[in-house]
Amino acid sequence: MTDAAQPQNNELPQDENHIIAERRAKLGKWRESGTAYPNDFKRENTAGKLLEVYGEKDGETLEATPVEVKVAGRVMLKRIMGKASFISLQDLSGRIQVYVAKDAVGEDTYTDFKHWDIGDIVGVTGTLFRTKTNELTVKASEVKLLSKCLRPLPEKFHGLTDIEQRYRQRYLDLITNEDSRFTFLARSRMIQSIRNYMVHAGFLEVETPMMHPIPGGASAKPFVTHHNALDMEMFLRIAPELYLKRLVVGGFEKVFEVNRNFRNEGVSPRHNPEFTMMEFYEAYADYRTLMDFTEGLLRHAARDALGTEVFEYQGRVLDLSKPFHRLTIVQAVMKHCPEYTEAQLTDAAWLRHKLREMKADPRGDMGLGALQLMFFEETAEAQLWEPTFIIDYPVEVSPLARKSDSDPEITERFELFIVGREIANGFSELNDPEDQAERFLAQAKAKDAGDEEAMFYDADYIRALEYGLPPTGGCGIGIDRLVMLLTDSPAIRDVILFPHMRKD
RNA sequence: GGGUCGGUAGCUCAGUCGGUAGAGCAGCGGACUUUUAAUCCGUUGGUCGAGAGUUCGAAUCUCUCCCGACCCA
Repeated sequence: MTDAAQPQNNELPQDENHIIAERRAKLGKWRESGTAYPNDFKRENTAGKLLEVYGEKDGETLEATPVEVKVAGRVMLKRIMGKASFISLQDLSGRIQVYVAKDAVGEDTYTDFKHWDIGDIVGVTGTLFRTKTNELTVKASEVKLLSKCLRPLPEKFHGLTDIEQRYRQRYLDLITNEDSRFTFLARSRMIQSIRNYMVHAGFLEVETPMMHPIPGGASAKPFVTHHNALDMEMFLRIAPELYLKRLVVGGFEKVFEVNRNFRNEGVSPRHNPEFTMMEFYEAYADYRTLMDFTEGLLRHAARDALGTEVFEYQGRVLDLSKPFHRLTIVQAVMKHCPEYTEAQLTDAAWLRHKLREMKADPRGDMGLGALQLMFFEETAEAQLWEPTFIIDYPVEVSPLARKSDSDPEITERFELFIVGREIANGFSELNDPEDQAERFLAQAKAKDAGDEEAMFYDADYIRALEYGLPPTGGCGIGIDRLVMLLTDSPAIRDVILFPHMRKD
């Protein structure tokens, strides 16, 4: 590591306290007595599986035909008594109680065991039985300390509630809070479900560059980095779109990619600088077929992650099983804000005036479509609780989408809103290279005029289109926001394992 | 960037009018062979986010800064 930009982080831990000192002393004794941190205990059972298989067996049955088990996990609770004790062991699958009696494990081991701490990782060999209160429990014949926990765990009853610490030390959150474990397990199941659905539908999973010489595929500020050997500026990708469409040009007719995008923006309950998108492209599809496909995909993901398509989000029912609504921008405003008339909503001057009243600050060069969209965002968007496709976006805000054959001012594009949030964005792709070149030029002009989020002119992408992109539909789905819905999480940080934080 | 709220023991939280810093859990010592947020007795532990100011005296009042949450842009 000779890089000058290497962060200096050689500080010794400064937060030792008497509890840690005590545990460190125990570790010292452990080292003296033999092999600390052994790796010869072979677990054969998990808590969840034992409870599943033997949860219904009564005490006599377990006694008549003893079940030998080997479990391992973290000590979460301990109830030490004179000559016999109980601990609760936690592994990924759940918790199981262990009964440790001096007579069974031997006096020396029992004396050591009494000084083990909550948080220690322990291996237990024994047989199953039922206690007086009928709890399935492992009666230990051997207990072995596998890994010492030097730092005290959060309080056993309340767990870790400090939201900042839960984000900064996610491992502690995961040890302590079952809700958090559920959220990330559900996230994993959901992504797996989406992959299965896509592969089953004949899509090919691909990986396109994360570092782009020209950032493209979305309107956003990129992170900039530098490639030393090539001595060139590079941008972390804001979207994979232009690369995926190059693959469709190349004959990969159905492709998808699940990966991170990076946008150089602030953090908020709904924004993290890096976030996960699933984008897919299908040759000979259009935005209408993609809407049908997306509906099916979301239902499938919900069923796999939660077991149901009907669930609650923040106290309100969300039903993905019903057909999703499809409305134009103007229709959506009129449906959710009936105080506005169609005459007003098709009057650019009226919209401009009203938006200024709302302190929305429309730019001078905005056309009717862009004004309508901005007005929609100010009024109706947040009210789209039920899944709703908003369709037919204006050309001026859709530089990569195909124009409608019936109205050259609009594109064949949709965005999907659920609980008032944008979840997906898709369109019939613009495959006319000359039209695309003009749109890029318009974007480049906007960039010159100061719009930092406007797109760059990507000459290689135009060249690719000149070889012929078949008529194609494409769509991007915000994975984090979808996980928020399925796990009833109010903030995107709750569904990202290690969200971005300032240095503390 | 602006506004509101918060940061006290390892964790969860109290802290009155400005007057020596508190509890529960965890830890340590003791009792206890069917407990389960075990119980009982005793006990250790604090840069009150950081710094400055006001004051005889600041966790408490004022200012600046740091970190976080929410709302707004």
